[in-house]
Amino acid sequence: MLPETVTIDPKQTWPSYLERLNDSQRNAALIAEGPLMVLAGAGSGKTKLLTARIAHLIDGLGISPHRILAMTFTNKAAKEMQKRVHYFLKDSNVIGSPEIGTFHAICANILRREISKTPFSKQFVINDEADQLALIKPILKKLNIDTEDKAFSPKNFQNKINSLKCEAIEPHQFFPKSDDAFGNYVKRVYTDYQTVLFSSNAIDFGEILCMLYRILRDNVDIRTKYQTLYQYIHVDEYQDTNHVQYLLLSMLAKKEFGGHENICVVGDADQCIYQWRGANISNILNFEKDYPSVRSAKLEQNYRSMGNIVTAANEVIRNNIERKDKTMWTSNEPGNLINCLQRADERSEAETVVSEIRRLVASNKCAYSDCVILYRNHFQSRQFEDVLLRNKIPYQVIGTRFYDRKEVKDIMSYFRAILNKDDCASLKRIINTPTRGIGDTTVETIDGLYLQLLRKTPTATYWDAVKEATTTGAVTIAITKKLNQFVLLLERLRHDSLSLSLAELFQLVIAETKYVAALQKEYGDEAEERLANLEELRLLLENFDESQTDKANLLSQFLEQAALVQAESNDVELSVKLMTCHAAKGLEFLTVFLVGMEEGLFPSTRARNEEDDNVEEERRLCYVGMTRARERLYLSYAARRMVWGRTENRIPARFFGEISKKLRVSSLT
DNA sequence: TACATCAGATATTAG
DNA sequence: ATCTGATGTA
Repeated sequence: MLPETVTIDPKQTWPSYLERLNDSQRNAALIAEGPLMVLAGAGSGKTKLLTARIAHLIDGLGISPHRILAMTFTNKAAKEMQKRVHYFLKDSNVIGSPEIGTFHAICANILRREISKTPFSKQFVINDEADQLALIKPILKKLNIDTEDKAFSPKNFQNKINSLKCEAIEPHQFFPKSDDAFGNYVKRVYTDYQTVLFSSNAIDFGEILCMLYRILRDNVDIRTKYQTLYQYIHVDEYQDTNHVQYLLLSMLAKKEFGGHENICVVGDADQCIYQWRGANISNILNFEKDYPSVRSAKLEQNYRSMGNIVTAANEVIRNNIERKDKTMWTSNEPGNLINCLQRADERSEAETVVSEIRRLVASNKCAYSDCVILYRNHFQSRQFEDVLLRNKIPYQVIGTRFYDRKEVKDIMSYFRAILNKDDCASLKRIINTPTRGIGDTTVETIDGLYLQLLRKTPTATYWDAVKEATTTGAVTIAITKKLNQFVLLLERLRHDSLSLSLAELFQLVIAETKYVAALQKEYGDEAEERLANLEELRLLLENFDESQTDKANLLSQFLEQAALVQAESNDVELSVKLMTCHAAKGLEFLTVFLVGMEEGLFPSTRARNEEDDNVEEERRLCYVGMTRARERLYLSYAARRMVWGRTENRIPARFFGEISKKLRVSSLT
């Protein structure tokens, strides 16, 4: 018998999810316990590290997936992470998957589970910005606030309320100076708004986070429950967390609140692009103070991009004053120069980009799906869509809010009002859609009645007010009749909804409201496209009916995901992608076109009149855009552009000049 | 009082 | 593209 020999393998072998990491990535991924902060430059393998860490926790350490939580900012990032974790675990026989999602999706989920601690019933719905405005406007009216005055516009109140929610400040915690007229109005409007919101059995995006924070703060038992459930917490893009998100994470993780401190955050201060919604850079800067036992890792090597791209991005970001000096580096080849394009107008810009895509694909440099067109604002997609369509190139616009289309919103509002009879914003939207003889005056009467009822009983609802209007003689007999018809219609729909699939309910709503006829009457020959949108919605509903295993609360589930998740078509694999720079964060592409790079557009000058210096955030956004590229980066602008109906001369973005000449080329003229 | 229609103003970025 | 405001009509 041969003696047992020990051979030392010079290269230790790792499971697949760890083997493709470099040493510092792997070392970080192997730290399972305790607070961990990873400061990672663009393209340094941040997401790879996170997903590897999660795979290691599950497959390597045998931790139940349900114990693992990962928060992201965008749906796109959440999807990407889910995909990668799945890929790593596909061969293991682990049951279940870790909880990976956006802050809002995860928090809304928990709120549903803890419904008894909320002021809501389980039919509660999520209000978007438009709904929010619909609630705020009548309040301003009631308080006799002169909304003609630009300083007191409904939008201003909305913005202020939302930024208070980012800070987790409730109305009673807000103390404006006595000479601050706007602030004092805000306090009153915010107070009333919350009453209206809660009476509507509805929640807005900011409140999803605030309410959960308060519940965790005030209920030790619930806090303990989630601290125990989520043993391992991960936060992607930590530099973009705002204060209420910070508080939420503290509740779940921090020792002083009973947490386990198994929290892993990754981020890059240079990629902070959400200050406009309250992102607080000090969260990442203070992480070490918050968690003294923290271990940290720095990843500065960029694996993603060719050398010239890395150098150019460094040159740009270096111009930010408020910044810790650091330099990302790469050992990759220099590769192509940065291609800078000037075109006569936006049409020609789009044509150049598209023909370059064709050329690259024709010469096998890359596939359509390797190309992405990044812009500052959604509305810039139109021009490119036009040209792509004419060239029969498959493309997909990410983040076009399908659910924002008027006709889709109308039907969704019916759905919401069917599920949640107290949904003020939806009722207001559909009460005269399609027109049924209930005009603005009547709606204003009901608004007044509603706010009056609310003052007496904070649980009174808009639905109550609608019915009240018909019984108190607040409106004429003719209108009463119409209101009653509306009430009966909704009651019938609600009754029938209980026994119908979503697709059937859709058909019923369309039929009962004669919606198609109304569309055709309103838009004539141009109704086609809108009808197509409705058909797409019907298909989505049909798919949802079939795919959902949990057949209970289908309607509620559908509305929730419609509010929190983008609708995405499935032919994503072969197409050119179009998206905003914000949406591109965390993603990478072989070829990137950064378009519309003009002063005023990108960098945007939208709110650059006072204190905060937006240029630095715009520059970070530019940095994010540039560092998405692996091999080819194009920056383009139009010398003239139609802006609000008039043609304007445009100045190239300052970012061009920040890239040294030797890195730039204009191969296309 | 409500509706149709037209003209004109308005618009970041995410969930 | 969508939301206002003004206007004339039923």
